[in-house]
Amino acid sequence: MQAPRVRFAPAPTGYLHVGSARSALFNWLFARHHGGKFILRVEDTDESRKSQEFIDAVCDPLRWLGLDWDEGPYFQSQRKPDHTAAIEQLIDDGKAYFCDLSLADSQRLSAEAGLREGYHGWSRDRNVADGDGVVVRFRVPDEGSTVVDDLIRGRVEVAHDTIDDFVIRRGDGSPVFFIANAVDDHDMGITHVIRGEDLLNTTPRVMLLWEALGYGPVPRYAHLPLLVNEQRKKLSKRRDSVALSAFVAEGYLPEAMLNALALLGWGPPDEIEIRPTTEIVSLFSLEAVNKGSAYFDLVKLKHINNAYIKALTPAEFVQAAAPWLPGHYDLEVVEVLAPEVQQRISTLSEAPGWLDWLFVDEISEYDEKAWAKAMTGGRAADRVLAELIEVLDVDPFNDPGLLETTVLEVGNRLSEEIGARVMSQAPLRVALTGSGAGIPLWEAMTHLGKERTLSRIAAAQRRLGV
RNA sequence: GCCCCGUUCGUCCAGCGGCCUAGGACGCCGGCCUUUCACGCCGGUAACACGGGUUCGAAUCCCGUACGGGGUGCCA
Repeated sequence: MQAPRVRFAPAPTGYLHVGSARSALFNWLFARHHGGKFILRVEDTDESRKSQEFIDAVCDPLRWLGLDWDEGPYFQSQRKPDHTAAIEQLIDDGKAYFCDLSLADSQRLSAEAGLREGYHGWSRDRNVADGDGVVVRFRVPDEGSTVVDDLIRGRVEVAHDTIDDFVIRRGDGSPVFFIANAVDDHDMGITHVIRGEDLLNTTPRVMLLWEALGYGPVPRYAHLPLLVNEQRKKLSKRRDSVALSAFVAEGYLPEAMLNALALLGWGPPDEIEIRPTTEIVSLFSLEAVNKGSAYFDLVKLKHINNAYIKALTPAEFVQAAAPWLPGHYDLEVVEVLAPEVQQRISTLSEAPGWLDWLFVDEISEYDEKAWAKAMTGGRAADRVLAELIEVLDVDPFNDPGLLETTVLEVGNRLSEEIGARVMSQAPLRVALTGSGAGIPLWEAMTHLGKERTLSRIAAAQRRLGV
């Protein structure tokens, strides 16, 4: 294949949607796989939003994902003269015409003519003069059909009599995206148009314009299955939390996000799902993309993110998690304990939840269920605490193995004395962390220090009412 | 209404006429490991929407039905 040129052409809506990100990704994968070019083009045809803020809202998430573009961003709004010229060419060639009818006019005419609802070329021969509020419509051929030879869907044929003469220039003179699309794709030498299935219906219109403008062979088209929500509806901003920035903020790793997104609508032939981006690039193929829509499952995303987090070295983890760690945390301690945290979190934002007890002066809140189980309802918890406060008064307080055996011995000794199993770790954990679950204590205790360890046991004794 | 697209375990993916008594992953359930929670390991659960046809043979091809989705005259 000749080096392809593909483009990602988002509307500047002020954020990047996961569905859009997936489209961008598939374009990028295709370009990288074939050694082609990936072009970014912002489709701001209505000229209302092209502030830096809107541009960043699209570019930043793409950069974060690692989807580097080779050209652009181009702005459709800046190409308006070319679009206008194309519209004029079509008018001159008799392939487009002016129309000044309102929707109500059109509906009335359809009703009077006994035709289905829709615009039936009413102004084709009315010789309407151009003017304020007058639109330009494309004259769709009455006969025949247009065939989209889709790389994913195969042959899709749409009869021309189901396509009404559509508007290509608004009443205010601005070009509509169909025409901008055709002109830009042509001028930019786009060879493959890869986008969501929601645009499949508009493709014949763009193809018709392409042909009318004498552009020659159309690009290859590939319409990706839609990403849907639990209700199987197209993901929407209002209903679903879909901004990529939200995933960034929660602490998903870009490689994990990319990996997860690549698995929606596509799967590697060898069934190995979690793998480096370079492998995804080399295995990717548009022909292997499926047709059915996909639900973006957060649970699986978390699993994938956890896998990537676990694969980080401690130093890498600290660096990645730093934005979510309060400033008073000792990052050297975090790095030592990193592996224990990494295996327990699925997003980086969860990291403080496992570490916070290490960096506060005292426990202000205890998990009541854990307290009830280990303390109030724990066997001989009062005696365990009393013994621990004695035996843990050791120097130096820096040997995890020694701390472990020391603590467990307390439980074992009391077990023998009482004749029933006494757990010493459970009360200690609750006393130190306020929780019944957490990372292993021994190493962490050496960083908590003897002083805080003993004072927390004492605090627990007071709370127990001993 | 009309046009277009789709339909394999709850979810994502594999399967592109015989290798399928349908495979992998997530989830879920059970077990092992473990004096916490996890990780890890082992096992289990669960699907070809339905009906015709083509064929020696269909999850794979064709037709229809059902269901779902997308589009539908100045959003992109």
